[in-house]
Amino acid sequence: MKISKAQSQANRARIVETAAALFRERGYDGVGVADLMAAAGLTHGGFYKHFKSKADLMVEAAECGLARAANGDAPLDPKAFIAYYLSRAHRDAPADGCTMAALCGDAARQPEPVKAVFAAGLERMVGTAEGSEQGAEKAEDAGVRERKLALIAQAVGAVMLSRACPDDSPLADEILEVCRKAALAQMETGGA
Amino acid sequence: MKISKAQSQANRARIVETAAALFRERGYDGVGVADLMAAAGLTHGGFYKHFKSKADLMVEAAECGLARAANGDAPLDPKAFIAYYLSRAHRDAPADGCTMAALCGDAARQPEPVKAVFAAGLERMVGTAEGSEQGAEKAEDAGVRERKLALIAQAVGAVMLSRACPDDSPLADEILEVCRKAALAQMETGGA
DNA sequence: TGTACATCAGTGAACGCGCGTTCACTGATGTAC
DNA sequence: TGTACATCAGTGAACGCGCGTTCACTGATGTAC
Repeated sequence: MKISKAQSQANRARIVETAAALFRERGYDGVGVADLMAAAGLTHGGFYKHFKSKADLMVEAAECGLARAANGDAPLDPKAFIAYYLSRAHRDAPADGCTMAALCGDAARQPEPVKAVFAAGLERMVGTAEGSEQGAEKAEDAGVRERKLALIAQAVGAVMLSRACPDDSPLADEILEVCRKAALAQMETGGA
Repeated sequence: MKISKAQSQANRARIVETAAALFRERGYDGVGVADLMAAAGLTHGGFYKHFKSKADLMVEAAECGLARAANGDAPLDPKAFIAYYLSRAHRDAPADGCTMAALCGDAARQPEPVKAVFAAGLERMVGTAEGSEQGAEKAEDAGVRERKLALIAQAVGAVMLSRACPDDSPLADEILEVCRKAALAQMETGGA
């Protein structure tokens, strides 16, 4: 049963999005092609009409996952972002959360194309004001960039450590709280 | 060919240590029982004379890996520890490095016993001066504990993000440098 | 606007492979006498 | 101290299973006339 071109494109997009969410939840090795296609409402055989291999899909899913910001979509202000990112809600729902925090451990052992996507995604997260290229603000921008990188490392580390603790562990919550406090305090003094 | 009791115990210990290093390098799913036993100089069949299952070994290997500090063994001073932890040498040799940074992404998807070992390992890393229980220093200790937790989150996050970048990525080195600088600067003001 | 046909997204059985695990067997160890 | 024997760590073939991938087939789509 052939499907309309539009339907096929929609299916492909759904496969990539479903994969991105499942990978965030269970890791690259934790999701099989059959699992994934079933979750997208299809059968496994059709997978190879859209992708050369699972490895290829992983690259596309990483792009898809890192394209959307770690929050839903809405560009929150920095403080609200921190409050969300270092929340229990975010920690407990990796499928809907930040791809960097969910998969950077796995990414380290993936082939170069996947790692390249992660590096590009991280660069986008830093979002160093590309608009202001006047040179006058360069020195200042460098400081902002450094602060943002350090903040991201801390936030990603905190979420990952918190997720590595048992479900009811007080330490898991403590890490988030401490880092949320530190990040907000640092933003007071350091500026956005 | 039966082996002496001492030899058998030595073999068991070697399996656990080899597993800890291989898991750090390739992740839990990246190391098979046969791989592991071969790396330890044995054949795969004997594995089950020592362990009930691979999952059981994972718990023991995590204990083994998190027992030794992230550095070799020597208790370096805090600054030297940061300099090592956030170095390219550490990033590029996960097998010899910190188990927390190498496997906390995997640990998040493992059964509770593994996660419990990671939480205990993290608690040990914080190493909040358990000796001083006089109550007078309690308030001060709380501040130290918070600073240490935040520092660990940042260091673990930095190493993981750096490892997720392609091999020659300037960003990978930048993350380490920025976080090393930030950590040392914070230690100046915050105290140990 | 209708008809005939090539296309190709999706299906589901089948493939080879590597995994975790089991098992009958071996033979030096360590014990009982 | 010697001899006889049970133990059990280690071996390597074999197991079932799930994985990524392939393939012959289907039938609505979209095109050519």
